[in-house]
Amino acid sequence: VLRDEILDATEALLLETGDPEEVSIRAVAQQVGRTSPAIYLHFPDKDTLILSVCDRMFERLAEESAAAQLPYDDPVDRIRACAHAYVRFALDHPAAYRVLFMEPNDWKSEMGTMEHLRDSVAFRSLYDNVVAAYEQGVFTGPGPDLSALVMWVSIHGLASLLLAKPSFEWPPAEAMVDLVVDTELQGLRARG
Amino acid sequence: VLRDEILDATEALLLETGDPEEVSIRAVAQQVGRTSPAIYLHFPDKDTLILSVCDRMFERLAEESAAAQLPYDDPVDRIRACAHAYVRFALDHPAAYRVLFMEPNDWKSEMGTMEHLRDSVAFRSLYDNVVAAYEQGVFTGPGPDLSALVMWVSIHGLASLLLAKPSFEWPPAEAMVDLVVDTELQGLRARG
DNA sequence: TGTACATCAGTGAACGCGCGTTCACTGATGTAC
DNA sequence: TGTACATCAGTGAACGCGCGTTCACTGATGTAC
Repeated sequence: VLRDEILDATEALLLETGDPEEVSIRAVAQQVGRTSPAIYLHFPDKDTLILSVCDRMFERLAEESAAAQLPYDDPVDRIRACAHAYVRFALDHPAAYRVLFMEPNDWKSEMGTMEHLRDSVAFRSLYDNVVAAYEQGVFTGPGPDLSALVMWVSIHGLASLLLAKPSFEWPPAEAMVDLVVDTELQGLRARG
Repeated sequence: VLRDEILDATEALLLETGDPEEVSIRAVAQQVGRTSPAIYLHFPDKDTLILSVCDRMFERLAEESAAAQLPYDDPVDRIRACAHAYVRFALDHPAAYRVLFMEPNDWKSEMGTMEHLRDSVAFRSLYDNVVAAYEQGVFTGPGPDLSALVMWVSIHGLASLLLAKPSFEWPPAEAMVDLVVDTELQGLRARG
């Protein structure tokens, strides 16, 4: 029960600071109203604590992404919904996104190969839709693997730049998502 | 003269660690064979030192990008060359790239609006080529501003994911650049 | 019901560490007369 | 040529700080007889 409070507190602090280095065990302890050694009753060290928080966040991203595309049937619509959910997640949980995708960590380390990436829940939903689009003959291009990868790359590019350059006068985020996704879709769509 | 040595040393350490927080004044001093207070004879504080290094790196990126497109005339070729140079820079100077584009800093703070972004040398070369492509009628789409922005977003997405997930079994970087750029170009190219 | 003991979450003080920065200083070099 | 002084890059020691982590401990709770 305290374990969950610690996770919540760490997540909150991570959201505030945006950097695991700036989240101290002492601060976490204070947030849950205990002393710092009490944390070690529940987590062996700081790294494990941060990693556990990241795991939770990763699952939440997957859930939100899945929920977003639920209303749609058309794979292209679902891809679009996916992209919006993804960027919204990044903007809502900037620190989380940074830790998960902008720092050189290999936790979520099962992410070594394309097969592993496909198995990661957050990517899977995008991937499945790209496959579906290919099966319906909507896409022509380098195949589902590479196409999904390229889409992810683009959407990540947007999400990460929005976070890294917050003082740039961006067009509305949703418009940017549409722009990026549309360009990407246009590039993959079958001609004629 | 020592000033430059300090900048070089800081840049080297930044390249090793990839994180300004992990580059200590003491380490810089050791690298140039002085004691740590000696650094303060040349820079008022650590932030200024790091910022100065970033400025130098930014200029170098601009130079490399300009040099890369020199051999080409066709704007599309130049865009491609630009993209390759950009990603190569990121891979060659991962720490530099991270500091410049993956951390929420607003140094290079003149980057508030689209006009300012256009003035930043590194982006300008990409932008000019996109404008040229529009003028030649090669592109149809949301206009030079947004198109250049979207291209940058995509290429940055690739560069930053390559850095953030180095243990993923990526296709060769150059192939990925071509893939991303081609998809993007395809999405912008005029039909018919 | 009462006593003895085990369990266990949590405490408080301390550890060693590396950090950015400050401060009084040294010692070589250059200049004025 | 010799002396007095200013300049100034660099030193060495110390400052206060926050960190992750360890350690011996306390005190409440539960169990066995």
